[in-house]
Amino acid sequence: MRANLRQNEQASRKRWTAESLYASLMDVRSGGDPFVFHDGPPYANGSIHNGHMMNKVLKDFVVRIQGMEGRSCPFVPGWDCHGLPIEHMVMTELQKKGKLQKLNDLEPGPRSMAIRKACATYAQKQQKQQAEQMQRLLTLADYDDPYLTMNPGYEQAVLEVFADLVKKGIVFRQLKPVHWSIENETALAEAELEYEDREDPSVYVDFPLLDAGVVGSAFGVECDTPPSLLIWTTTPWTLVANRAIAVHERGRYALVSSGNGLRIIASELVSKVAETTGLGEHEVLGECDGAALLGLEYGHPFCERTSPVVAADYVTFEDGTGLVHTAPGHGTDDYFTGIREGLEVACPVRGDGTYDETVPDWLKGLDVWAANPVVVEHLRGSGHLLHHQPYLHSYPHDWRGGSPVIFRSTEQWFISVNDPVESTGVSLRDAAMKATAEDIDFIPEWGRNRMRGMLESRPDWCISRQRAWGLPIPAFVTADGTIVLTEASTRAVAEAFGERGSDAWFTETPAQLLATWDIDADPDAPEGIALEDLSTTSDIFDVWFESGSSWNAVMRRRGLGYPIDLYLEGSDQHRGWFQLSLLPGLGATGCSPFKSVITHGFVNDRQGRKMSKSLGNTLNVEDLLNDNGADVCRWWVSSLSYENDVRADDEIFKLAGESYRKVRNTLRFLLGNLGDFDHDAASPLTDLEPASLDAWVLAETRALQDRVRASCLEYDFRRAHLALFDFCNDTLSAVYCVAVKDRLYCDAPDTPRRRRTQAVLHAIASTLCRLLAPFLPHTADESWRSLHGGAGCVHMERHQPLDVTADEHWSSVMTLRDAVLKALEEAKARGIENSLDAGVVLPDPKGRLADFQSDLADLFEVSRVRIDADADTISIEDLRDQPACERSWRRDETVSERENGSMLSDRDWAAVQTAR
RNA sequence: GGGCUAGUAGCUCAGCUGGCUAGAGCGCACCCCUGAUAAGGGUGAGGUCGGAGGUUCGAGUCCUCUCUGGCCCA
Repeated sequence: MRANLRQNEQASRKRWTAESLYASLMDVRSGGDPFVFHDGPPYANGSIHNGHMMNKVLKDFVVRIQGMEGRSCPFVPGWDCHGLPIEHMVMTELQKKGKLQKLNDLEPGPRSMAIRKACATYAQKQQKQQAEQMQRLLTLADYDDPYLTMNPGYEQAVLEVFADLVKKGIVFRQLKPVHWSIENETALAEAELEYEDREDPSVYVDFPLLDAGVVGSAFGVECDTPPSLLIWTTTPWTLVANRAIAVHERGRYALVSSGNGLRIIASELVSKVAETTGLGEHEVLGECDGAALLGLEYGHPFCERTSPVVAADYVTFEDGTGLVHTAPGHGTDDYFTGIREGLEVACPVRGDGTYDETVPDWLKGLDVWAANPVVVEHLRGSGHLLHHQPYLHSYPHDWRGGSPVIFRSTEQWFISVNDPVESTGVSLRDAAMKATAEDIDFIPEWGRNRMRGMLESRPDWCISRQRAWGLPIPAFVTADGTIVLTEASTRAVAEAFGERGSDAWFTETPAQLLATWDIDADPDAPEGIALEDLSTTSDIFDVWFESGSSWNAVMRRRGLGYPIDLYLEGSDQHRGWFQLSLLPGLGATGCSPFKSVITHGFVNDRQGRKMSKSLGNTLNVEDLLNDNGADVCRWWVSSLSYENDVRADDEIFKLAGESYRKVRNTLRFLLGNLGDFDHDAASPLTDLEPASLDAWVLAETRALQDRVRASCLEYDFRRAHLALFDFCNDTLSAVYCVAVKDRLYCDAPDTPRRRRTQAVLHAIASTLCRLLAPFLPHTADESWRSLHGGAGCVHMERHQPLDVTADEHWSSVMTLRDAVLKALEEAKARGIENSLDAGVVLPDPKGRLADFQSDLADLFEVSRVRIDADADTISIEDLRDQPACERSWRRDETVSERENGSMLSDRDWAAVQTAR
């Protein structure tokens, strides 16, 4: 049976669109108890992949389940539109088309605008494509009015959150090293780097310690002169910014004596260093742990200052000397060490790559690359250079110009996680630790621990980026370099952006941008500044700050509710969207933006390995949809233990398809036997005999209903899936449908027994459609419409609890059925291969079977059942010598030759006559 | 290297606080049906619970180590 989902699903989609299903549903549920659900924005780039599919389908389950429960659950789909990947993609395109030079010739303002325009167009196109793909998955959401982080209203709301944080006193500026292109005088992101081989001077440099006595006692030896710390570096130009030397606390260090002095080297590197540097005859005088060196003071070889020995766990003993030159202004590791140790983040290098005024005279104004040999010669002259040789290594270069980049610290914007938030006196970190401990539910529970681990150790949040494609940080600068950014000025810019979009930052004057700012009334404004003196600065926000403000930009702005009941994303978002929504939410509103988070794992290949192009194990969502149909893909998602990583390949989707077809086929049986049934004219199912098969199956349906609804509300979709499948596969297909076939096909059409069973089939089918609707929106709706004369829509329905009582002894009857089937199987050895050739004799010591008698032959699919109070085992009678009804194939006692010459049972003879 | 997480029949998964011969569905094998038919039904065979130690009267279930994946960092 082919469902032909590919075409039929599109027909369903068209119908739903024509009926404005989303809007109609929201309308009809508007009075319901709200379930506040919020979509995390995928990045608007590229086709959706399996992870998106799983995520979007899981979310759709929630939306539809809540709707079916009568709750109001608006769902606004969103997209993350700003950021480097898009800008990078656009720039690469421009480069390919040869338009880059023309772009670079523009002034900064028009240049940014040109890039932004191209990025916006690109993002829009990507968003449209992804939205179409998501709709092919039959997801129900407000696709007519999605949220895009690049929309003016959204941008305004992000700045409002930022203004709140400024107000709370946790936004600050600080130096931080970034990859810096001297050629283009701009910061570069990792994606904008190209690694190429480069030759640099490799130098071994002595940093003389100050106090011989302290050093000696660390090594347990007598020292006359203070030894030196020997470091190795390939960037001599950074030595002027040295503020510490790092050692590994648990590493062993040796005090080495040689012809040209006394120095400290990591024990296991002594011989290697001696060989490389030509140290010659040397002797290890003593050893100690790195921990013993901590806090020792040394003097800089050519600057007037002393610095400490500090610990760092990134110190290795593979290269160098085991003692690491640390310049917090010129390296990320160095920076964090510096922050931790309270060192100065010194950066004496200007944007053009030359030294500023803070360096010794002989370096001032020198280009850092030109400085390398000068520094080497200076060290040689002062006797601090142990060794010098060229060194070839892989080094980052500007992807556009191809010139080598440097690490250079620049002023960046941060959100503090340690400083107390003004209104509460509690730091963001402490507030987040409290919220994750007490206020937020995690599914699965280990997410709590994982997120708390990250919060505990995270540094301040650097929110500034030096790019064009993003939301500008609304900071202004005066002629003398004073930065102007207050709560009120931020709100003024927010208002401008809300009206004119953030492009205004590049096209308008500060006076226009700040039109609604009353400087005089702003107590935070710096003294004596005037709007005319201001110019804009050029940093943009980290895109995470934008998406991390969506609770405000979407949910509060649209009046959809806050805090939000549920966030549902991949487990990578513990560090991403969850955490970076929590921090601004806590800072701005004092409470967590979400009450619970559900995470799902990643989609890996059959072997559990990450999907990658190079391994050739990727799956394309469009192909999956074309080959299997959306309902099958959704059925697969519903079958997953999504809290862990899941595995997928074509074969697994084929299996999901087979399971789906079983369900579909069962529905088809139900519908196919209702062709001559008029539901509206039928009498209601009120007084079913509890011992009847019909009562049994309805009670099973009722149990299914309870189980599926409960599982769905616990987000245990897999359990619901299994219950639904088992019900279709076992309860209906293997038991009930087989048992009632005879009456459906052979009873006269209008007999009460047949009509009652049809009424039951109808009740089952409509219940099943509603239960399946969240998972199989197309199949369920198609069936629903078939049940209702081609009209209506299951997705507008709500669950209707079934009311039925079944005999309490049904479970033992079913156990008896298993035993009978076993006995029938054994009877095959005696030649009774077809169960209709058999009669069954049942022992009934407790006298309970009489009530069930009328349905037992159907239930076992045999010709006769006799209850024998005296029997002690089930026995199978061979009826092959008894006449068989040629209409129903049964060999019951009533079969005889009728007046028209046919062999028929009484029931069938009566039915044949009615038909005339 | 660190944090979190997973590894039970060919496949997808159950197995709660340790306790009868480790379960289910699919698939597979064999059989039945041919009025759900590119359908339906029945029976059955499959596992040293990733590996190695240990605790215990007893471990898939607890502890230690280890291997192979995954996510996030460094």
